[in-house]
Amino acid sequence: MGNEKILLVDDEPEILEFLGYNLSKEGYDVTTTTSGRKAIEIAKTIKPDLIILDVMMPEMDGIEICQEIRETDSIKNTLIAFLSARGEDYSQVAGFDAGADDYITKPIKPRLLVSRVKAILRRKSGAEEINVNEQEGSIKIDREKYLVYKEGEELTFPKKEFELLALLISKPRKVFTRDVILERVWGGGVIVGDRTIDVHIRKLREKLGDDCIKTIKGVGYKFES
Amino acid sequence: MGNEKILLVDDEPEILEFLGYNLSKEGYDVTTTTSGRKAIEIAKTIKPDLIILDVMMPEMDGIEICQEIRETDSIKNTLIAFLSARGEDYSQVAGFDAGADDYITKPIKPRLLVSRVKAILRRKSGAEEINVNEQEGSIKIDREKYLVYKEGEELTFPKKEFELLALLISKPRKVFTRDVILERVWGGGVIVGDRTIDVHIRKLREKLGDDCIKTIKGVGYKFES
DNA sequence: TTTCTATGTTAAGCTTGTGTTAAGTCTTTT
DNA sequence: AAAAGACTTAACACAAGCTTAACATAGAAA
Repeated sequence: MGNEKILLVDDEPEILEFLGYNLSKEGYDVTTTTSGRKAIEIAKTIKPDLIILDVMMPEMDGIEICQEIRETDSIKNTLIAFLSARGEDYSQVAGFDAGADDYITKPIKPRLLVSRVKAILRRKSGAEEINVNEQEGSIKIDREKYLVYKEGEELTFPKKEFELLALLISKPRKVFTRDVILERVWGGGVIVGDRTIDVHIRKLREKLGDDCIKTIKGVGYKFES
Repeated sequence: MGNEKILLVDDEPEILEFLGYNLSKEGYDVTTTTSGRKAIEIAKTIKPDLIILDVMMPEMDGIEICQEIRETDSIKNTLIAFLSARGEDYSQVAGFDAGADDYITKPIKPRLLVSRVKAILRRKSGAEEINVNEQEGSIKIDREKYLVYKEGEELTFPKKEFELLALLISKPRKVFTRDVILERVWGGGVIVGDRTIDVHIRKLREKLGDDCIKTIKGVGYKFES
């Protein structure tokens, strides 16, 4: 998987360039557009991780775009941050009501912008993905150190086992289907045999105890503490 | 379950009172303290959903508190928002680096504050809220966890039974014909015998009580709470 | 009432998904 | 190059869950 993708939407090209420059420098994949209407089409195509919208734009403003994105299935969960001139408190409220995830005020300082973007993206991965150490029960993981803790004891897991456990533990009790597991742990186009997942599940159970991963036949697996 | 809990930390009692008043009015459970050091102890005790920290405080400032929270297992995933006077951009950067989830600038306008807090909390619960339990009566289902709740008790159902129940419960009191059930639960081209649906209905009745699914002879079945 | 039909009930059989083990391939380390 | 570790595959076992068959019952129609 490539870098995280950011779509910038603002009617002023200089601002696009300024923001774009600073974000690409940080390794993000940046796409820009000056047209609010096009923004939605582009978003549907490139599926960005984050969309940064200027609130004030001619034709279609950020709030309208935001609302439309929130109503478009394929991209409704994309993170959205607004840009606005300082003091436009009215639009800030409206923005959050429209479903914004964050709010950035102009004038923009590069370091601040980058910190903020990182924070926003970190939230996303926190919510729905594998992130740093996750709580729950006596089994914990620390993604940074790549360690699994079982009742305080530190264990080192091979990559696939770790990623699989991390995925399951990222949302305890949620059922993950084999499809999803394959996609998230093995990655998109990989083709592996039927038993591959089972075998890894088995190894996890061997190490963590049989009760911590439950099978829902015909559906998938879930982690339980 | 109770309301969402917010812990406010600021050295100025007037601000605590002002924020506390506005947030309790919205139905949040608010706890306040003027001591940064105490804040962490309190957080460990009450496990708030969100902690709002003033950046500038004597003794122990918001950033230090934030760092310590992020290093304390039992509360490390708590949402944290910072309060700061406008223009303290340095601390804003430092705040995000320390692991803040949001940043609120003074002076604070009540409506804005509330919008913002809602947005922060929505993020957290966002993912869980989406398809959590579908409503109705003492029997609920949670598709994500693949669980059925009967008077609070958690039950695990086999796939077909679950899907059948989910279908019926998706529109309580609506009658679903056998044709529709076959198509929605078994899928298009599948051919199964006459008694298959009955048997599954029977199993549901066995587990949930006879009264919850009603037969309309010659028509179909419906769920009633 | 009798008859007919749709559904209820039960248990047995079959199917398919998953568990399990071990061996094989690929990778990394030394 | 050898050794160790990680991942995948193959083969078989097993059982939960699904379906079926056979018979029972109830309600509607004749």
